[in-house]
Amino acid sequence: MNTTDKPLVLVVDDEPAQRALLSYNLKAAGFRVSTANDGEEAMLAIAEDTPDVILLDWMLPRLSGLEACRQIKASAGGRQSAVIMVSARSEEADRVRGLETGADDYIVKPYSVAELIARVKANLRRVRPAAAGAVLEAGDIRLDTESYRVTRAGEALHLGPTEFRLLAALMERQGKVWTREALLDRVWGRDIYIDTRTVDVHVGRLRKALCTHGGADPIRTVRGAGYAMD
Amino acid sequence: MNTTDKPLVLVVDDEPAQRALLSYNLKAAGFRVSTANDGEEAMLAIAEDTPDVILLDWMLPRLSGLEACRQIKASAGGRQSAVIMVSARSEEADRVRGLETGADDYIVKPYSVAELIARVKANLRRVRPAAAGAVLEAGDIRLDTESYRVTRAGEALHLGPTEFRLLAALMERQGKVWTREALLDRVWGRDIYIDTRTVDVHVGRLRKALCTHGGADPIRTVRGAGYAMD
DNA sequence: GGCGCCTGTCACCTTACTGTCACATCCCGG
DNA sequence: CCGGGATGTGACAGTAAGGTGACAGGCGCC
Repeated sequence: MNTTDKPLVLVVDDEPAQRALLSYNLKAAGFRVSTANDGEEAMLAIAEDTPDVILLDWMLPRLSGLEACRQIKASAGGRQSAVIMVSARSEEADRVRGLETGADDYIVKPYSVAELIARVKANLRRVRPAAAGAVLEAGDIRLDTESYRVTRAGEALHLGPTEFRLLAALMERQGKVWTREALLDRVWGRDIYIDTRTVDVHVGRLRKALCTHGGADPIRTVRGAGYAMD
Repeated sequence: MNTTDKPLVLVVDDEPAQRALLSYNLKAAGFRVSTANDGEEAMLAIAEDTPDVILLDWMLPRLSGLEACRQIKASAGGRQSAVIMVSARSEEADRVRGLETGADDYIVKPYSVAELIARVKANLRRVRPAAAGAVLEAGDIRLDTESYRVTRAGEALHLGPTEFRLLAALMERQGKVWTREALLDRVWGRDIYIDTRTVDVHVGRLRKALCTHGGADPIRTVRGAGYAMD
């Protein structure tokens, strides 16, 4: 899963015009976009940087959309992405086959751009709750992923980028314990190799920041396991 | 799938030096390691004790890495392992072919040891999530493996890591009598050398913790056999 | 170039946890 | 009622895990 702030959408379509159109609209909606011509290129793109959402055209050369979907869902990275099949066929049978293959959603041409964006966001929320521009809340702490603002009991807090993403991760799954390794993956990124103790340091900094205006420490340390937010 | 605490990594490489190097580093990182010379030995090793992660060299005698990967993924045990292809070839095409064959990840020589370990851990997390069932219940005791929380009659209890795992083991199979040896295996790990009396001590501590807010002792001592939870 | 902010690492400290021992207690066969 | 093996448990020292201040490098911004 990519860990930058903007969600990444992969567009898989063999028509350049269609790719350009989708790219333009998705970028305008604040997403990063990568493109692929066919199923094989798609697998490459996924290995390169795992997208959050994949828009997959039904009709593809070489590797059909259906088969591409199966492979994506069978791969390590692709399993973490939401796959939306895009098709001109409106038949129910195809829809069923698409979903059976592991597609998460289905959208039929012709569609409005608004509908497309809405679908992407909906799936994004499911796959990566914090990235969809949601406001996360936990107790008296509010974190707005769109405006990058964090408040506690109404008081604004200043966090660095890393602390921000760390807090977002913790709040995304309240109560759940994150191991240091999982946090490194989620906050720092999959291909970054960093000492796990660094997580401790950042948790410490985050704690200090969260308590600047008083209030109890909201982060729970689980000895031998990791950290959790309550 | 093996069930001890230490994950098992199978290294498949025809160069003894390479095997030794990988083994050393993986063991240093806390993994158990088995090795295989080629694809056929790999299949044997998998039948012996299913590894959690398989490091598969691209170039192998007799059975190419690609073909070996296909066979592994087609076998009963191998399907449960994450396969990481290790290759000197950096060509994109190979990467695709590797992933198409069912490899879960791909790493290209030369790679740093840190990267290798990180990859192994990342795949391990995916293959073997901490625990299957999130919440265990027995009587008025609740144990949540995701949030690492234990409550009795609603009251939160504080347990150390070992006590937590011990309780989880007992609750996982209510009524079953665990021998001290089995508990040592399950809670402490397979090849850990510890006095069996230590189990008694921890059971005692666990009992005390479970009864802090009153309530009957839920752990039954079976004289001459071990312990069980009712 | 100077400055300040953010980051990752390290070293040191504190604390909780752990494994073992010694001794008390219990259970059961004889 | 007794002896011996099995279990309960308080004490204790060693250790591993986590908290934290310090520091140097990187980076963007004046």
